[in-house]
Formats: sequence, structure tokens, C-alpha cells
Amino acid sequence: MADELQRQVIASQGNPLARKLSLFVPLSNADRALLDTMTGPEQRFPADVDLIQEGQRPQPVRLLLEGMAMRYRSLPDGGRQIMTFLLPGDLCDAHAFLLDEMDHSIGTITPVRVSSISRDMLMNVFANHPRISATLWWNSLQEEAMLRERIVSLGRRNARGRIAYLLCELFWRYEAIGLSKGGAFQLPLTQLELGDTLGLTPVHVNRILKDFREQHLIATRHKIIELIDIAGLQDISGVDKTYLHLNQANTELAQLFDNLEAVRADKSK
Amino acid sequence: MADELQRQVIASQGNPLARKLSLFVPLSNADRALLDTMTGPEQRFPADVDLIQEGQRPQPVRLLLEGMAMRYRSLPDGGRQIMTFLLPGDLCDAHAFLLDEMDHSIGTITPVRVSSISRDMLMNVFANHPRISATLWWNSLQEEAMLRERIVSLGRRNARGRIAYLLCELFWRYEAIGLSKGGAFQLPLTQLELGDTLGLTPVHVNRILKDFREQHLIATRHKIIELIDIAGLQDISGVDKTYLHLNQANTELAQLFDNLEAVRADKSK
DNA sequence: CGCCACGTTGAATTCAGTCAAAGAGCGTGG
DNA sequence: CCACGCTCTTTGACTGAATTCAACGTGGCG
Repeated sequence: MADELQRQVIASQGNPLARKLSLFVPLSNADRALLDTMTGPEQRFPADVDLIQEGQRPQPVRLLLEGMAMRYRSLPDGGRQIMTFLLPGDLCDAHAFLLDEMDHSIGTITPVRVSSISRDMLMNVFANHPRISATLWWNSLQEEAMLRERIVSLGRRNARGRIAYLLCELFWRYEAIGLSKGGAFQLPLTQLELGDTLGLTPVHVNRILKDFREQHLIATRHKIIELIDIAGLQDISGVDKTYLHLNQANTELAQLFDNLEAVRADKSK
Repeated sequence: MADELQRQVIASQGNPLARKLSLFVPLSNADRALLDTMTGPEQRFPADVDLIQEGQRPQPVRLLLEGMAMRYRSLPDGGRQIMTFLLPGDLCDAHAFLLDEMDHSIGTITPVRVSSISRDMLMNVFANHPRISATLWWNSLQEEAMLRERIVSLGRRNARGRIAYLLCELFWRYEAIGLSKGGAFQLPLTQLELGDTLGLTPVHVNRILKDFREQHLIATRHKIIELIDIAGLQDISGVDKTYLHLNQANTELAQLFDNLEAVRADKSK
């Protein structure tokens, strides 16, 4: 317990990428230093702009430092499906740079601060730093797990379940990166955006949120939402937190990567 | 027709993994030889069994050689959501071995033949064979893209659109690995399974398939389905084939990996 | 043959969507 | 400072796509 607290204290400092990746395995100071050198100068973008659009060639990997963004796809009929929300510490395309063409867009929801990681830097990390590579890998596994959970939600949960699930996921993710307070966190999404995420109309989202408020499951003020009864929401959605794989590194494997790193270090002497 | 498809399965021997990965970049003979050495002895499983279950620790990566399997999740209410279908050449968990616990199960739909790739072998490939690593990477990117497309389908398409989309995806995937003939391929799924994939009841799936048949969009006999009017199905679903990223390697990047490989080879002399 | 899972069809029900309109919040500019 | 315009939220009445329930058909297999 004390260990965990200690780790959180360390984790909540400095580089948002390091903070995020340390959720997987503890990072050494050397690791942190390396991660600090990976990111280029900071850029800012306003709300409601696209960082990259469907059909474009992927750009250097971007790291979200502050604010909220989304992966989404525009449909022929004018509709939109939001697939993922990007929170501070998330990488915009940890790997998509292998592909010729984006199959979705990334747009800002709030004003954001981002920094870029060059391809060369990333290739260097993959070639020479197995443990950091592993954490980046874990990061994309977690993303994939979130996509699967979204599929479960859209396929098998009703409107109440979907909304309850999304609120839980966002809360857990904000909590993990130290951006929650009690059960409360900043939720800058409109009801239209919630609907476009969950396959619901904004009207219906509104009705369900009203219901949740009346049942004292949540409270909202301005752009802050408080999950008063997380257990209740979990129950409504049937979601199980383990899919986020927080602090669930396969320790045996992490060890293996450490060894690989040690071997590399030896060779280079 | 069934015979012909079956013969195709047998005829298209050679390593299914190599066949799949070569969809991304052309593989050299050395690459193919390496891929051949990666896989262990063949195992067989009957239909309707789990290769691995939710909550278990991921096992050595499995490669599907023949048959069909699925990733799915069982829900507290007894329901099931199928997230992905695994076809010959697909890896069961190219990377999940980094995690402590599976967040979903993998079950067979038909009898299958699989072989395993040991962790050591995989780590070796990642450490020493950048181009193969890149193809494996592309493979998981493609999987992720399919998950996103599923989300779009479940979130924004009606029942007709969802079914049309799934038929197109399966056709394109079978076609890519040489297991289709004209617009026809083996579809061993029950209508219940289709429903569990698309968030629909089997009853409704049945009605829509009937409608598709009457509109001469598809024809079914036994477990073979023929997409008579693929353009029509695409139109109904609004799906765009590019999300599968077939033959869409970022050539510039592939080159980069080749160079990296060359440097490695030099060093080892 | 007879079982059993799967497919098919019809009728009633319901959850969520659609349409419409009014209210609330917020930035901007007069 | 207020008025305007805009977007977002809220609410009600109606509609409809998909579900549910129920029954019957069918095809493969021991």
C-alpha cells in the first residue's frame, strides 16, 4: 500500500507520458530522462479543430499534454462516430505511422497542448530500449482493450448501461492520471458528443442523465461531473474495471524485458 | 462449390502467417524461412471450445492455420458479444502476452488447426528482425482498424447496414488470404453468432438476411454464402474498404525498417 | 427414427429516435 | 451593461426499428 502511494506520488510529477507509462511498470530515473528527451517543442491548438484527418498520411506521433481530443470518423450520411477520447498522457498515434492513410480523424474537444515525437526518436527507442518499448506496447494494448469494451457497450448494453459505462471509464482514466478529485472530474463533452460516442441521440442522452441525477448517481455543475455512486453506475453498466489493465503488468514479462535491456547494455560496453 | 472452396484451403498451403503478412510488404525468401521456423508443432481443437478464457493469463501466441475462431466476452446477464473473428493466418494474441489477465475469451467456431509461437522466439524477432516486426505491427494495426470499424457499425448503422458491413468485411478478408471464389466464401456462422457480433437478435438477423436474399444481394447454400452484389452491400452499409489497409504499407517507412535491418546485419559481421 | 439445434415466420411490445419548441448559458459587440 | 445570436440543454408528443414471445419448420446426426 505504501509502495503504491509512493509510486503515485512519483507518477504524478513531470512528463505526462512518463506518468501514464508508469502505470504499467515503475520507471527508472534513466527511463524518465529518456522519455523527457523524446518529446519535441510544445504546440497549442484551439478547441474543435482536427489535428489530422481521415485520408491523410500519419504524421509524427503526437503526445497530448493537456486538454481532451477524440478519434472519430465522419460518415457519408453526415453522422459521426467517436471511437476514443484522448486524455493527457495519451499518444495520438503510437504506431499508425506505419500506414499510408489514416482511417479516422483526430479532433480537439478542448484547447490542447501537444508535443511531437519524431519517427527517428521512436525507432531508436524501439531498437535500443526494450523496457520503454514494452510500456509503449502496453499503452497500445490498453487502447485496444478500450476499443473492445466500447464494442461490448454498443453491442450489448442499453442506453443507461452505455452512459454508465462511459462515465466509469472516463473517471477511471482521469483518476489513473491524477486528474480526479473524489468522484469528480472535468467532463468537457456535450450531450451530442456523448451521443456520437455511444450510438445514441443527444435527446436520449439528456433524458438518461436527468434520470441519473434524480437517482443521485451523478451530479453535474458546469463542466464538472461527480460520480456519487460509482458502484451503482458500475452495476447499471455491468462493466468490470479490469479491462483497463491498470497496474496489471505481466511481471514475469517485464522482468524479461529488463534482462534484454541489461544484455544490450553489456554489449555496448 | 463447397468442394472447390475446400480444395482451395488445402491448395493454399505454405505458411498462412507468411501469406497474411505479405499483404503488407513483400517478404524475402529469408523472411519466409524465418517465419517458418517461428511456429511450433500443430495442434487441433474441435468446434465450440475455448482456446483461452477471460481472466486467464495469456499463453504463448497462437497462430490460426485453418478454421475460424472468435474473440468474445461473456456478460453477467448471460449475453455474449463477439468482437473479432479470427481467420487462417491470424494471430490469437500477437502481443497480449504483456498482460497479466485476458479481458476476453477466444473460442473456436469450427474445428481449427493452430500452432504456437514461443515468447522467446517472438522476443528474438522483435529484437533482431525489424522488418518482420514491422509486418507483425501492421497486423495488429489492421486488427485495431477492424475494431474501430466495428464500433462505427454498432454505433451508427442500422441492422441492414451492420449485416451488409460484416458480410463485406468477411468477404474482403477471405479474399485477401485466397479463400474466396468469385463473391463466395465459407461462412460457418449461425444467425445467433451474427447477432452476437452485431448487437442484434437472431430473429432480426434472419429477417434481414431473407430480405437480402430476395433482393438478390446474396445467395446462401449450406454454409456457403455468395455476395452477388457487393457494390450494393457496400452501399447499404456505407463501408469503405480502405479501413482494412490491405497493400497500403507506408512505403517510406518500410524502407526505413529495411535500412535498420541492413545496419543490424552489418554490425553482426 | 427421433432428437436437437438452427432457421423461419407472425403478432405484440418497447426502447430509443424523431420532430418540435422552449429555456439556459455564454461570448460578442453595440 | 444589455441585447443579440449562437450553441447546448431540456421537455413533450409521436413514431418506428428492433425486440420479445411464441410457434412451427428443417436439416444434420447418433
